[in-house]
Amino acid sequence: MGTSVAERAARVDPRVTRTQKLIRDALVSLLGEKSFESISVQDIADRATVNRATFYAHYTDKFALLDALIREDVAARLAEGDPLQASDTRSMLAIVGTNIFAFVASHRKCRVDRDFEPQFARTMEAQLTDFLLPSFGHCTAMLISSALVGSAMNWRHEAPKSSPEPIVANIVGILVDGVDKHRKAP
Amino acid sequence: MGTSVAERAARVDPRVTRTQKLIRDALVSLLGEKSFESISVQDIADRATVNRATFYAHYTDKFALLDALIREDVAARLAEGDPLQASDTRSMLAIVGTNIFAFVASHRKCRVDRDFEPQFARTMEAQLTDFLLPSFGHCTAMLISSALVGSAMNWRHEAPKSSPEPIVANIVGILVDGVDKHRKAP
DNA sequence: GCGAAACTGTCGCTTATCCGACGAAACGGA
DNA sequence: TCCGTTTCGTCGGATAAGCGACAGTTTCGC
Repeated sequence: MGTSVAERAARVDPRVTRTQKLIRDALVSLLGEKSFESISVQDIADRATVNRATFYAHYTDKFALLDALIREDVAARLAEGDPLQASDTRSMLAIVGTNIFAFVASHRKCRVDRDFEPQFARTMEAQLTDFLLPSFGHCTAMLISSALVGSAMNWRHEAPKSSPEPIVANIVGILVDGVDKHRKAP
Repeated sequence: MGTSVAERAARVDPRVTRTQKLIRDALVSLLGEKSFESISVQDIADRATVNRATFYAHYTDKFALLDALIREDVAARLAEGDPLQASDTRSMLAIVGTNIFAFVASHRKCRVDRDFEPQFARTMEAQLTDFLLPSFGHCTAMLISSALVGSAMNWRHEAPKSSPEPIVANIVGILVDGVDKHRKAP
């Protein structure tokens, strides 16, 4: 029996898979050397051994590429430790928070950059919100995402060498118990 | 001004370069896991993320691929240390011999194999002979190649963990001084 | 300011790769 | 031996990638 129409449509040309991987790896490689701002599409195409026109066949510009890159990487990282299977909310958020901080830490080498950092944070936050939607309402998921990503980005700038555990534990505590329990004594 | 006919002919399509590298890397990778004999063209194509038909567009069969692979690798290795610039024959052959033994050592992980070993030795010897042709007559170059490759392959099987230096020095001594000086006392 | 150089998107045409299929050959177990 | 399976080498048609060129924009040294 031959392949069905659905199967034929679902399967992607291996050339496409390979080219996209080459382009993504190229950007990752370049981000280890230069700031995102200073990287041109030509740079990426050269590093990927791919024609510049081919780049545009896959991504509208370098920002779209960065977006896809971060989105996939953070999604993969979020799945680690099976946080959605955690017994209670506190341990689930602890795992998620640890993953976010670990993800941020793994991009420490990326130059601070006018374009990079905002997109990095925004995309990470959006992905985290999506990830939390099965467990929380939309508003709650956004709040949690903002809190975690915000503190992670702050940690990246302020004290990236300090241990993330106490910060994560603190944030999770506030989120779970409510701000009232964490209010300063009068 | 546009590119000349010669330039146009000389420059190869980047896809060709990339595909050939993928295929070669795939074989190297597979040789670290299986014997050459047990590796099919399909295996190589899969590992290289390349279609099987594409493989045949570049190499007539897996033996031709292995041949090209060894030829290039050994040629690169032979150039190390600039042996052709050495002041005297003895030091030149010492460098060449060391390179050959190092090359053999770097392929220790390759499984012993009915097909692999003979081709490995033959191709290595042919390349070495070519390499020596500017410095020696054809017959002499072949003799040196046979001696070095033969002892290297023997070393590979007998005592691959022992140091190659004394063996190389010994072979070179015999080649340079002549067998007479190395004849056993009556 | 000004001109050179680099970058950006986009286009039509060429070419290498992908795919499915084919018969032939090699191999191995019943 | 015979038959099922795998591999081989090759083919024609479909498609993604390469190429050079183009006008428009930004960048940067003078």
